Amino acid sequence: MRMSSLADYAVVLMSAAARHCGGMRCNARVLATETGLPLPTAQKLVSKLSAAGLIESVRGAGGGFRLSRPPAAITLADIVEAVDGPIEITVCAGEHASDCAMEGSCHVRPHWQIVNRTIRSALAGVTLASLGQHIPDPKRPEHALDLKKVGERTST
Amino acid sequence: MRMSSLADYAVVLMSAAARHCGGMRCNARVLATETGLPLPTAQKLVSKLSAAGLIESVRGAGGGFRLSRPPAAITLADIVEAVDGPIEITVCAGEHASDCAMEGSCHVRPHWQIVNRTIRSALAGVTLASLGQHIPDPKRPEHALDLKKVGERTST
DNA sequence: GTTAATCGGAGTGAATCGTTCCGATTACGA
DNA sequence: TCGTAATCGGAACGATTCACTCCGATTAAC
Repeated sequence: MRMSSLADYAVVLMSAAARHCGGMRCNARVLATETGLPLPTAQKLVSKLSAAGLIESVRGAGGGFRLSRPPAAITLADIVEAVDGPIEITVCAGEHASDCAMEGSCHVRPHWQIVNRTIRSALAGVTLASLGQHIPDPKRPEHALDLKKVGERTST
Repeated sequence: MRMSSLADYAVVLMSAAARHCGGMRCNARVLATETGLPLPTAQKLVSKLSAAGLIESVRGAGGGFRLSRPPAAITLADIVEAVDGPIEITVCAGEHASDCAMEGSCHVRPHWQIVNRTIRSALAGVTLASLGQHIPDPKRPEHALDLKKVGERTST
């Protein structure tokens, strides 16, 4: 029950892209430095995100990319699906018919579809814009104030 | 964004156990035949489910196992966690501190925790008892109204 | 005490994932 | 107009995890 690391990195990368180079153009090298990701990994992510239409890339010297939509219109579901493909926790959870032998008589499959839809909604409910807003760690209420200040400082 | 196949099999297995041998004792061989799973796989699942305390196994001739709790008290979250371990879509999504380099300044992590909690709730909302109830395929539009009601019911 | 059937853990093979490298494309400068 | 440099894009490699299978330990029944 874990999403791929690439998808996780992609979210961090897109978050940095939205923060660091909001409207202006930036490249994979800058974001790799910004996020601490290896440059080849950042390049691979940029490729996938570009193929999915989340960013628009410009090749050549002085090239780079920029978000194809405002941060408020890009959700975690978009990013995860761009990197990992459709969100399906099981092969039966997808909308299309599976090749399972017990196709018609399966009691579990409809429930998987509901769960799958709930998960996708949870991911679709978080936008890149909302990633900028700081959320206090519910596990440590006493540190919420300090974390807020740290969050503001590191975001610059 | 996919759960392990073992966890999927485990849900089918537990569903069959709840249906086929509700209160009485049954063994891995019967459930393997019932569900179509290979016997070694069913045995492995039984081991894990037993270790997690979801079923109580009795060894020796004439042995077998039975559910340690009523079907209404066993959720998909219990089964998935028994097989796959804690539900964490990212290494940062867990409650404990991660070894991530950008620990304190990460803007994404709190959101992952919220998403993670939502996913776990979705899995915890479906019990083995509710798996017995039939749910129409949401692919058929004429059943859409039924789906909504079912979704509300399973969320409790 | 013996037998037989079951659970439990260790070992092997395969598939996927993550990483890295190299080529294709394009804009800038001479 | 040509050469150079910097970037994206796809392909190949290695590592890790997963799924599967086999064999031994345990225990009740005869």
